Amino acid sequence: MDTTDSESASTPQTRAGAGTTRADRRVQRASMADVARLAGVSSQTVSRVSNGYSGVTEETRQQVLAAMKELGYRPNSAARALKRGEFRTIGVITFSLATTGNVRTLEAIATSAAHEGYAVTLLPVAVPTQDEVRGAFSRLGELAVDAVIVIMEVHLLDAATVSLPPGVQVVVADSDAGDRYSVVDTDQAGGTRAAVRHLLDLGHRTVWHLAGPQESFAAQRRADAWRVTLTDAGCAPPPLVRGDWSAESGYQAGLRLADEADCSAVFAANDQMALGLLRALHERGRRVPEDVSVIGFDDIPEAGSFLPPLTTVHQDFAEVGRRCVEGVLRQMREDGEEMTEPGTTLVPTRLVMRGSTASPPSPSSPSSL
Amino acid sequence: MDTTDSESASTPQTRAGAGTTRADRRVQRASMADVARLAGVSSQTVSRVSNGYSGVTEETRQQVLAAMKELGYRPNSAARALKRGEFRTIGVITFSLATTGNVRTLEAIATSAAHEGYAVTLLPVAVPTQDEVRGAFSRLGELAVDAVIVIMEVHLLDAATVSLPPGVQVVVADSDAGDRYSVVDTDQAGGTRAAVRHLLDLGHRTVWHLAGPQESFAAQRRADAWRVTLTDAGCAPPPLVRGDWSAESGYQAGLRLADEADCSAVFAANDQMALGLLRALHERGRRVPEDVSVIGFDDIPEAGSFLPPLTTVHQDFAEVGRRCVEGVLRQMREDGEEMTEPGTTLVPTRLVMRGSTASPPSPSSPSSL
DNA sequence: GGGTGTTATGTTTACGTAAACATCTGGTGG
DNA sequence: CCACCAGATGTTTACGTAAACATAACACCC
Repeated sequence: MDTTDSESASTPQTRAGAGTTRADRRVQRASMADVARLAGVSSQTVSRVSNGYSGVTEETRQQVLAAMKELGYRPNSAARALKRGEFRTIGVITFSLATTGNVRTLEAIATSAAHEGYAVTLLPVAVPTQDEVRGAFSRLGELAVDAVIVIMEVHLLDAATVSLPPGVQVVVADSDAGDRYSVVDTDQAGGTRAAVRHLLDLGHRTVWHLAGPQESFAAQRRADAWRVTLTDAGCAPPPLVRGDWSAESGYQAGLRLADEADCSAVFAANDQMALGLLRALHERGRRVPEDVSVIGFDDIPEAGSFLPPLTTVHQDFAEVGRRCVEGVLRQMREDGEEMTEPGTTLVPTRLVMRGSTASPPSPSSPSSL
Repeated sequence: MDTTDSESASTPQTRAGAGTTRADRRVQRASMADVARLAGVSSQTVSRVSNGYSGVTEETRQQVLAAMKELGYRPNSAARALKRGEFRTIGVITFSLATTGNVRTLEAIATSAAHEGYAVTLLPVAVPTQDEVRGAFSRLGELAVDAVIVIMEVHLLDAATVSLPPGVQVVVADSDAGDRYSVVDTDQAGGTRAAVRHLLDLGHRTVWHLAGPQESFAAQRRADAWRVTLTDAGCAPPPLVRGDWSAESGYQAGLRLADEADCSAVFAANDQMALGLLRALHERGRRVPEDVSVIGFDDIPEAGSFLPPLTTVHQDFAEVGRRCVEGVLRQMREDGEEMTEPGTTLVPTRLVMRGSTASPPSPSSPSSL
């Protein structure tokens, strides 16, 4: 059925005759010229077929497609990128993939990007020193990337004096803005407010906060929102307790909190710390949720299997990733023309009720049944 | 101090005079020609400086460097890739970043690759259907990638008839071999053996196994090793219980196991399921480790904060990632020449003792103190 | 029946880099 | 003093693709 008279002479060797001292890469891939030769057309026609342009007879098209198939032709993306001036690739720069949030965001970014025909190149920066960031960014400069999404604290970026290569758009996820870049972030304040109010509504006199590390803007904003919500409700915020996001730090903090007699409700800034907290409270004989209510942030997949199952603030990382990609692509299209200014996009959260929160023990309120 | 008489005429516009209908990308990056013009040398000399070749006077070199700096020159990686025939990029194809193992492996791959001057491009395949794999791979075909590392079950690869573009090396992580590709994997059998023996040494009569999903080779191998170890020790393997890696499935399985009177020790195929298992046992009033010992696999960071802290088999994902990169790079260097055949590299594990294992309750053995 | 489109296809050229080859300089030795 | 060499630098060319510009073939209309 094929119209091609295949099996013909032309093997996929470009310019075989010229006695050039070819680098010994034996696996020479077929180029457009090879396909063109086999199909008996010009390479431009192959290009047209390859890019799905109109203006090619169906018959010719079929011949070209057959030739492509026979030679196993794949467009050379380097040449394509060179010609088009774009790589169809988005770079993602991040400190670590150790946190759930970063990973989920990255995954969503990769998926969305793939959906838009973009590849994602990963630029991990192991140690969050300024120099490392500089390194990653200068590497990005010569990297095949049209845009960059940054998942990390932007003040480290600000500190790094590396200018991104011009023409590369940047969107920052999960961090403070800076007025220089667009930001997509979870609605930290909203989520925090929901969590704290939930505890107050249950009758708790006040809510303690197990915060994330000082350097983290997310932690900062959660702590701020916690304080504001309490103040607005007329409650005095107890002293802040800090962890470093890890379960172990939550455990350490929990040992201290367990000794606070008036501590009946704790809002942990993430689920891992909440896990450690649960362990500490358990060890100290304080029952959750009967004696102490605990609420987390993130809603990691395991949260429902904690002892007890953790009430927590669900973050929609997938949405964050999606909007990041959307953001950079939009910026790329707009390019120079009156740049939409760097606003911040907030992705809403949702409070997930599970078993770690309840009304406080009797003395304070025998209210709810 | 600079030898350059900067501020001169040449703005970074390539071939400004030629009235070509330039695509309106205003952010024209400086090319070698621009640098050459400013430095008053040929572009070839710029190339030599850029690549650190010898045969350039120190004086000339400094001039070129100054010009580069002034123009903010960055080599165009597309052109470079086109010329050199390699992208210095490794593609990573994976189903999901939902599991700790994949993520940690990926992270290590990215780090190692960066260390070797390679970038990492992410190719996530959301749904593990055959078609999806085919999609990812055909995309990879035209992607700017010199090698591919696959983190997934290879039988799906085998099933997919997509031939990778020739010249692309493949290493498979965390999966079954196939004799076609090199494999780097955790020593599943060794880890399992250590775990099961540990429980037997504690005096347990036998060990139950909460296995991972059937499709997973890792799960399969852990289950196999579990069975063999028991048999070798003269124990009758109890019926296999299956989960799907998730904590929730571990919980479900745990509810069933809690009712098995003679179940005093469980080896869970990963930590998440162990977590669910712990919850189920707790709910059913079976104390861990007093009544039932539980051991996991992976050693996720949270494992130490479970209730009780989980004894588990530590996997060195970082090492797996490192060896994957090492593997593809080695293959690339060897290229055609007598290809080292696809062997399997095993990364050793380590048993981490924590609080979830102990000697069985009195009736069976009053042995250890 | 010769303009005038319109459509299918071929030819030229440029993208930015770097290998291969050419040239040019200054020095060395017979 | 010139042939010769080595090192520094310039010139040409090719990598594979696709835009821009030909050209060729054919249909249509007055």
